Amino acid sequence: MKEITSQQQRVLDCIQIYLKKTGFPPTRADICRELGFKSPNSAETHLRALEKKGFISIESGASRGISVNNQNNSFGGDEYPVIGLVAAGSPTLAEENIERTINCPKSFFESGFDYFLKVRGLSMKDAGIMEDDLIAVKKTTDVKNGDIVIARLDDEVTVKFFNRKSSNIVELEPANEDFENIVINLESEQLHIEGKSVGLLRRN
Amino acid sequence: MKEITSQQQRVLDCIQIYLKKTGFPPTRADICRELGFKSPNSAETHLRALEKKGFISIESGASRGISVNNQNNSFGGDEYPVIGLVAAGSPTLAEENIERTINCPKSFFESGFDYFLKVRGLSMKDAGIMEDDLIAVKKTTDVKNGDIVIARLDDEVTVKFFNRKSSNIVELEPANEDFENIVINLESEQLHIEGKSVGLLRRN
DNA sequence: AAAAATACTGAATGTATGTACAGTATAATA
DNA sequence: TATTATACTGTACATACATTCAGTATTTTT
Repeated sequence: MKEITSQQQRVLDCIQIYLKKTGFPPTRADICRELGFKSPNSAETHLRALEKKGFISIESGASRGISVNNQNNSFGGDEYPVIGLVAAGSPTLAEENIERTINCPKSFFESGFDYFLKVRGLSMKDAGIMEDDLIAVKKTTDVKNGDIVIARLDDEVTVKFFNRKSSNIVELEPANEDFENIVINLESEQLHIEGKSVGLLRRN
Repeated sequence: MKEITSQQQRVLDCIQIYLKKTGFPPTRADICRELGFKSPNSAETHLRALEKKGFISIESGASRGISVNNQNNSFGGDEYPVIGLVAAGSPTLAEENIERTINCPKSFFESGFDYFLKVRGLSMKDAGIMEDDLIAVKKTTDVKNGDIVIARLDDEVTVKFFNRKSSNIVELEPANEDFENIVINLESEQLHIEGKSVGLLRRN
């Protein structure tokens, strides 16, 4: 890929901004309007130069037939951290807890989400959540009974069903008969809701 | 957002696949070519319906002026079909079996995969596979004992553990004590392995 | 010093494309 | 039962657009 000139960079930026704004590429006239050129041929020659240098491809004859040659498609998709073992006392999203990141579209899980949590143990197995599964977590404290929540109790992070019994009593319920409910009295114990599960990802 | 019809869904999918492939939206004629319509007005009316229902926006007068209204501009990934109910006797990937598509990166599941299969029933619940989960399926006949396979028996598609007992006997084992093993004698019965599970996606 | 690339204006042209109009037919809705 | 939405074919046409040709001027490369 050869060197790009500053004017060609302007044209390339213009194309990408236009694409993001409208969802389709600009015409020669559009580029002229955006960049103040007075002849469509100004855009044309820049496009041909960009094509020659490999930055874009042009479908001959097709209107708006410009596509940007972005091999590293960091557009749209985002990098989401995978949280593994959470060190006691450290904030969940602290860097040392991030095992790696996964690139996936923003709204891959319907309500949007913030990170993946790697599941340890089988306390939620009857809800189809197995060891090493990745739970898509949306950071929120707005949880309803029956939601699968990511909760923090004494620096211990746990995944359970949420069940508010009364204004002061919350039960965290596993989905595995070998485990017992955790009953929390909010007056005497700290319960911090990190978020709730909005999806699950498993890779064999 | 109102209900979408199956034909309108086909058109919407066509637009997104075209976008992914070329980088710009299709013309009416392109859509006709892809879907077998013979009049550009067929595409036009579908586009207007999709616009009315809010799935797309159309820039009046602009060629290829279609933009898809899903908030996530998930460029870079691929569109993977979601296979729901498989009609008896029809090939799994036949168009009428495609419920919709999901955009996700190619290498989202490590060994690559070909489509998502929507799970019916709870026969694999102890393996953490619940109803309506989406199994990432890689088309292959190269399966080992213990693999979770997608198998076809008498036009019925099923997901089970694979276990070859001998050269002629294969057992398909559920992960749910309420279900029983399926024993197949390859000499007298047809067993077609569609592929194997390489991952799982669940959306709450 | 000549050639090639860059950076434009301006006009012209063929065609790619959106879009309206005229039909036909079936299913869903009021 | 009338009406609207869906699902098409087919023709036609104005215009949106790509693209070529003709210039001018500056900078970079050979």
